[in-house]
Amino acid sequence: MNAGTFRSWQSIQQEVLRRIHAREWEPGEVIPNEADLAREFGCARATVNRALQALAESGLLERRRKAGTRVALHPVSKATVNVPVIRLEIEERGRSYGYERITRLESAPAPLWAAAAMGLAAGTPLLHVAALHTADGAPFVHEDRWINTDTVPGAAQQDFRDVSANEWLLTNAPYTHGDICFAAMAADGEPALRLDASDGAPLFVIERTTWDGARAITAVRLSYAPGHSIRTTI
Amino acid sequence: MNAGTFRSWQSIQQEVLRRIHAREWEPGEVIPNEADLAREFGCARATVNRALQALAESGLLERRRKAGTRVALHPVSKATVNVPVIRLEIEERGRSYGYERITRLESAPAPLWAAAAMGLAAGTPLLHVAALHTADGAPFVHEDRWINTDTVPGAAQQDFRDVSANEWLLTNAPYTHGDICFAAMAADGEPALRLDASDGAPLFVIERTTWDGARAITAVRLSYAPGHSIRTTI
DNA sequence: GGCTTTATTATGTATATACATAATTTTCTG
DNA sequence: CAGAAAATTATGTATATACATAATAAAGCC
Repeated sequence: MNAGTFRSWQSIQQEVLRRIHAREWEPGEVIPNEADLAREFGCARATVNRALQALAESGLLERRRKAGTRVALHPVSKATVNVPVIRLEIEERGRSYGYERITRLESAPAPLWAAAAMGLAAGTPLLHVAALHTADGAPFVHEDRWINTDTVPGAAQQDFRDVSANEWLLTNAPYTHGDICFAAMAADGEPALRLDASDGAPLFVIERTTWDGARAITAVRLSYAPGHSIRTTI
Repeated sequence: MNAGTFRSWQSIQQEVLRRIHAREWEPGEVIPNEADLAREFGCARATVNRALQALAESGLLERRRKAGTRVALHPVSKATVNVPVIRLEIEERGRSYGYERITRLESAPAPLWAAAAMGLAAGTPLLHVAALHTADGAPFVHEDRWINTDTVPGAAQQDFRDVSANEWLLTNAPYTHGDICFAAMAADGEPALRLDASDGAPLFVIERTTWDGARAITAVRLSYAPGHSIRTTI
């Protein structure tokens, strides 16, 4: 591999990837330092740095000052799952989106899972909204949402009849961070009914809590219709 | 916000994040260009560039040459799920890891799901390994693996009695990319038995296929014990 | 007006240089 | 020889400059 072949940090990233895959650099092994690689590739150190940083971020390399850069021993593959607004999730599949609010309760005692997720005492009164999102008329996902009106006072004025809480909150209650949990649960009660799922059928469930600093905004359990799965690449 | 407060691209990233969360820059809105921001923050354009690029990669900003940088209209939250070696996944939880190979078949007809995932005809003969990983002696995950020995000839010599296929492949068959799928499935047959799950119990399942270029290496279905979930932050 | 060509502009990236920072290795000291 | 201090080293980052690239806006032309 002669110098001069590489004219962007991406091409250097490619070459480093190739060497890792081809086992020219084995897992756990320290690779040459940036200055040496820069010389070999015929580019500036900053360019090598950019390439190696990107690979470190993706978990393939481990870097420490002075100690150098080594190929990760157990390359933790990071699967990036996109969690879009439900409407877009459906529309992107080329299906027509439908929304139906089921119930809205000004003040209902939070169930254990929601209270725990939001760091509140079980039974704390919260705004509760249940809704169904459909794709081409068929049930797609059941939304079981609990909103902390102390954090988002504006939500109390919304009836969520036309705009889903999912979408309204994203636009009106920006969050600083959130927790997300993927699980499998048995269909039961209201969600089972709305999703046309027989009792006990395995459902793919996403539980998400969003925060504005230290204050919980909302906790939601999204129960997807039977057969739903999420795909991505690593 | 005076100039000079920012002395690293991360601190600029923080400030940009703050403005997005505080709605000083609204979703869909074009933000000032790099040169202006650099002037405002009292730093070089390259520094602003690094900050904005990182935010674009995380999906919060959308950038196009000449058109400028805008706050993403529907900030697709990207949840990054770490998919480590199972042994490490267990050990990181402070539990003791155990492994037991159940069966190994030199040449078995690939089931539909595995064949489809690997782009092969259903029934193509593949090396099949079934195994159970345990945490503190309790069943943790059932591994149902299909290996293409055309792509990984070395696998034919392995009995996978002491080292799991999960771990052996990661060390001996580097992959260029992979597909991953998270789903909920009803417990059934062998996995149900090994996981002490009653028939029909909802199980969290990960299906993964890895590739070396255009050649499929392996397809695996990991059925986790009842109650398992994966968590991350957004 | 509608089409093509030409600026213009914002981002993308490379480079040389300089200094900061963290970790290791060596040297010094009691 | 143990422990502290100093030197070394690799990565982390900032900066000014330069040019590349893509997308848009403007100008020119029929």
